[in-house]
Amino acid sequence: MDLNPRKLRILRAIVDEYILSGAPVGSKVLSQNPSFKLSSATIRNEMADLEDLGYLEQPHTSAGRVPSDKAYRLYVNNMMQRSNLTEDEVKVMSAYCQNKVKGLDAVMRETASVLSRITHYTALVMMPESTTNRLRHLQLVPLAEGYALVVVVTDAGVARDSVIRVPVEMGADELGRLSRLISQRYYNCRMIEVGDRMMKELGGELQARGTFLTDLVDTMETAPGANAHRIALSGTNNMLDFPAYSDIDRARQLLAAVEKKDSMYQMLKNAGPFEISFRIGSELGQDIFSDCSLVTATYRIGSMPVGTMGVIGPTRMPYGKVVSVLDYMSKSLGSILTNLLEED
Amino acid sequence: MDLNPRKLRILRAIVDEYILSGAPVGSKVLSQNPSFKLSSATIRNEMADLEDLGYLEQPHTSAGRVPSDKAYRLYVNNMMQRSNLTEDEVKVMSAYCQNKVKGLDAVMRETASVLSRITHYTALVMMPESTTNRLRHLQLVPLAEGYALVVVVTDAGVARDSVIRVPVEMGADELGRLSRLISQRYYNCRMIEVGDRMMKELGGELQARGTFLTDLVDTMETAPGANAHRIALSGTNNMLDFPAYSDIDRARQLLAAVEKKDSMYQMLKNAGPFEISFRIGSELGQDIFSDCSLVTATYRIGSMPVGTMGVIGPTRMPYGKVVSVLDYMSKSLGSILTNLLEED
DNA sequence: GATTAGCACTCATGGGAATGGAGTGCTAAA
DNA sequence: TTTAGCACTCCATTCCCATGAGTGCTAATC
Repeated sequence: MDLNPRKLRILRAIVDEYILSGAPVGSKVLSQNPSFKLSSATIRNEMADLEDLGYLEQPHTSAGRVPSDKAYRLYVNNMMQRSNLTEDEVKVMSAYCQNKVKGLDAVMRETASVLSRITHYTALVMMPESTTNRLRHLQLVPLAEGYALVVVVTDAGVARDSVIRVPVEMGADELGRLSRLISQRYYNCRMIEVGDRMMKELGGELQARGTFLTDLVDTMETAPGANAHRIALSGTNNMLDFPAYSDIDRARQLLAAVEKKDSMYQMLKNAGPFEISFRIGSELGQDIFSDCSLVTATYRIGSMPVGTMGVIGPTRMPYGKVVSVLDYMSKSLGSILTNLLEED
Repeated sequence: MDLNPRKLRILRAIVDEYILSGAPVGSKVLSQNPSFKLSSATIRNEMADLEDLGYLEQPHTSAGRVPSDKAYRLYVNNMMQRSNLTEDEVKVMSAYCQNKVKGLDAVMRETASVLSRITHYTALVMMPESTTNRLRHLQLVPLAEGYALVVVVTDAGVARDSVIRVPVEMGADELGRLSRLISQRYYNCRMIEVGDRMMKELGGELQARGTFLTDLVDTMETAPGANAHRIALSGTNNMLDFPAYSDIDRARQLLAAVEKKDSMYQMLKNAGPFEISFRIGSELGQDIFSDCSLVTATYRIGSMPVGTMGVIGPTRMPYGKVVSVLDYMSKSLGSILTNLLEED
């Protein structure tokens, strides 16, 4: 008893049907499908076999069958075909971010938003990161006396949002001078090296400035990391649409889990550098997500993979459609970022 | 038949009890309260009167009474007393944002987060805004060729995240020079005037730069506005805890409404410049919020009100507690911002 | 040997009917 | 003016039963 072609065809029909209807699939509806010239009894026998093999499950004795995670895995590996995008979808996706140039944050947020609106699921977009980040520009912006905003521009994006203390006697002019100095001297330097070099080469000059230099170096080193751990999240509410979560308690747990950005980041990260990757139900390794799948795509700056975006939905999501959307969006984001940051 | 003292006492007891239990309050539990030396029958009569006067409602004939919006309004105006904060609460609130200096965004997000964690409701914090914003510093940070990040620092905070196109021939040096020029010449200028003056005074010099100057001015003028329209939102999930929203459909609608930041911004804005303000149920003017109240507090930089923070919860929230928390947090945020940005 | 018709069986679902209980309004007595 | 008492209302819960979809198994058929 192995997976002969007929079993495969039946399994595929069950998955397709279940994704469409959401209700357990019985032998009768399949036998009515004209592409099968089999009676319901025959199909029942095959279904019983498929259940023994672990591809199908029965919610209860007198219900139809539901695909197992194993079945979905087989489906996405061997049976699924990408579906074509509708004109409307392409319109929405190609229109986004075209009108204005925006900051990195805004681009990420918009990407997530479009992704969730089109799929009707929850979208995650990881900030771009790169182990070979290089410095493009450093700017110290004076705030109140004794404080400055540190703006670090790397070839993978802008890392901001860090305020550090500066010696009171350093005015706007001095901060400007220092910004120019560092930007010029360390232009195109790898971010992981910049800190060490600055400590060595500028240590003397800035010795009198107390902890200022170390603070600055710390900020520069952690900034890209902090950036990396950030993800844009959109459409969490869509989780509530899954019939499986009509139970309010489960729904709340799920929402809470999704909003833990750290663990979501890990999930994206774990997907690996594949063009498209699937993690189905139990493969996600978290009980609360046992009815969910995560489909991810890698996006690139130039030809270098720098980040991952993904969609979380019910295991019975229309994978073909989701893959097409992710494929389109990851390329789209890639080209936006490449334009925004490309080496001159 | 008017609101004699006894009616007031009964009404207050009903509101307190209902806020505590969430279940309609019957005459019997009140008569068992030793502070009333009245039989349940007497209380029933008074309750019937209070219902005629519009202060109480009955879900159905044989249920207890529930306070109406009118009753809550009377309660917060005349009967409520602030409750003391627990040691734990004070510890959490005083610890937040103490350890590190952070950017404005981070401070706002943390404030919202603390607020929602302590109240267990949904917290909204408006970015600081001021009609008398003054320029502190402008910095153009070179990105890829032809693009620059505009960083505007005002006395009310940092407005960032805007990228503009710049003429390709303007290099990092030229951008730095221009930044210094503008920062010096327009230091402490009102933001609403800066644009006009720049157009007049720099128009000649930058005539050859195409739309660069207008783009820059646009960005500077809209930046504080865009900033103003931004709010930090936290704890939206807490909405799902309200028993009133155990219906998944309503819950979804509510979540969707809360995440429309524009309309949330308007709601905060409408609260006016009062120290503490309440908007109860129907007073919010949106059907979906008919079971919710919004309590807001104004926060200040120095002595000038610059923003509003608020908490959305069920109309039966413990107003006394919420007011105490908002009061504490608004002062706390005010002093953080004042320190961060105070005039030297 | 593979397929199918037929049948008994299981079990989730949904619609009453019965029950219990909380709370009310009203009346008459204190 | 207050209260005890009582009839009444209506929600919530439980139980029961009919329904129907779908199954597994067996025996007949191709």
